[in-house]
Amino acid sequence: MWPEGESELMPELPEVETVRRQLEREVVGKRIKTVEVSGTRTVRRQPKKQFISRLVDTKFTGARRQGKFLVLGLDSGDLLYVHLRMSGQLRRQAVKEPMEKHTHVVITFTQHGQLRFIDPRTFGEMFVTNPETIAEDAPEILTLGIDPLDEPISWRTFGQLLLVRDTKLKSFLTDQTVMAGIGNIYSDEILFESGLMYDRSTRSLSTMEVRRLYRSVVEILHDAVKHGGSTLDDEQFVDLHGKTGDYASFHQVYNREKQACRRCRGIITKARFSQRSTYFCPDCQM
DNA sequence: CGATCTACCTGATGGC
DNA sequence: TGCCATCAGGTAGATC
Repeated sequence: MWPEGESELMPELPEVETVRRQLEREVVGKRIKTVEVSGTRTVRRQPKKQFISRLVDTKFTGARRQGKFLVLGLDSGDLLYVHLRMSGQLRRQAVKEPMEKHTHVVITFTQHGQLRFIDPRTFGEMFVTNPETIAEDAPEILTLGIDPLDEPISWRTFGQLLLVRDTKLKSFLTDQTVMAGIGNIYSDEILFESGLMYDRSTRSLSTMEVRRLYRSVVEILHDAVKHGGSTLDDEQFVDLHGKTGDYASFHQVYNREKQACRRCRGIITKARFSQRSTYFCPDCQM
């Protein structure tokens, strides 16, 4: 019998990249006719009216990703930033489809439907900025670290990053100013894959361990993207079309407390680290 | 500099 | 059955 599923959501790089690829196909080239915003949480960095007026009558020109941020280019030169945080979803839906509960932003195109932002916990956000004002509008964008999938680096460069910080490996992996895109799920999976404990010091790694850690970062994220990201038991993460991702079935440790390690048959253990759940195999990781 | 804690928020779940 | 407490976690900001 499987243990009860805990509620998990949290889009990280693979889930955001999954949505980005779909936005490229489904949204780029479309012109915005109207924008509706409800509540005060999703659009909170700028007045709603400004957010809306900068979107209406523009056309989407591209879909990029910076860490966990989605960046939709507009033909006005502005950029629409979206962060899904814990429970945000972007959905492409027909005008006639019923509004789901917690739909906070609805972008209606001149033709063919709507792009909707749904977010029960309202941690997610959207804002419109541009390259000239981004430093004041969203300073955290400028401090994002390298994107481990978009900007491959050598393991030696990765080793330099490890030495710059004096912290524990899990804190290092989830620090968005070092590498952008890794959160609680994928840091645990990466650490298992590389055979390293989450609380090892960044400065304690041997050359071989540095290489193994970097290889695992790239490999795990790449595989997760290939499988459309992770959807856990409560099916919180869905893509632009409402479909779940497959990658959770490949998880080696995350959400597998008290289950057998798939590598050594030891027992997966759950610990508390930085106020968060951390899963690891005490026999495979050191 | 790093570590730790809190706030933000809803929904699911467990105990009584 | 219902009520309350707890937990889930990305990130900013405060504090040590």
